Amino acid sequence: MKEMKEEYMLCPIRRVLSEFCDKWSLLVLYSLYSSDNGVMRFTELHRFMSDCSQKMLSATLKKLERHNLVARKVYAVVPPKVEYSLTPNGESLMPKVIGLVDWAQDHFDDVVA
Amino acid sequence: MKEMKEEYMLCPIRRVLSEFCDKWSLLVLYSLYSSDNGVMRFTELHRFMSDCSQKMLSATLKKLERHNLVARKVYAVVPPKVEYSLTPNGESLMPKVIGLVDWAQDHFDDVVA
DNA sequence: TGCTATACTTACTTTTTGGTTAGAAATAAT
DNA sequence: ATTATTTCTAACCAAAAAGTAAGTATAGCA
Repeated sequence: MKEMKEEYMLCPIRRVLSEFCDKWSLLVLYSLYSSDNGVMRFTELHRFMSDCSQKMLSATLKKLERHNLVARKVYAVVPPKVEYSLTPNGESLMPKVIGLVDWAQDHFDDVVA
Repeated sequence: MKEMKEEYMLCPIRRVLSEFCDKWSLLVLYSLYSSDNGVMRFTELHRFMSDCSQKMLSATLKKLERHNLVARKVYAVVPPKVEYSLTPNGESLMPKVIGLVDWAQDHFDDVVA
């Protein structure tokens, strides 16, 4: 059928995928990607994905930042202002994510039926 | 930036993605995809992804079957013989999965660093 | 007689994930 | 003086996911 690339699905790949195959990461990435200027503040994100708790949004953003998919810019003002955006690394992932999202949209009936 | 397709990430998409964005589904799909003839038996799959318990492999296969991504063919013999393969629906998903897998391989250092 | 093979299931326990609520900290506006 | 704003964190608890170990069924083989 297709050639076997066994090493593909050994640990390294799974380790990478596990960093954003969770409940909220893809939604964060997609939100940033589709925002007007590519930048969103915490509360703005939270309004956009309001069924995510602050705790989980915060944790998800931290994880994405730790793995170099999202950048965090803090302004020394009161009240606090923090801006989130995609890193170049995150940007490079987005076409793949969009591929999945488009597929999911096209195949909703096949999968959920 | 990019045009906003808000409806994308509302429930339907997430519902579809959640069916295979879990710990084992992508690995099952990829295993079937990259097998010699597109068909694998239970124990064969289990050998291929041996850090997955039988319980989880069984549950994952059931879920994928329920969502029309994997087909299951039972032979009425003893000892039992069951063959798993991708459905056309599952096949259509694979280019997207491969996209992710390739990205993960290329960006391992960026993400895991 | 007992062992092997296959494809699971069941019961039980542990680990991980995620939700809820409250609150901190500092300033500006009322 | 009080309230609003923003970006979180901490403590606590519930639910979901996943691991472990054992068992089931049937036929063929030694």
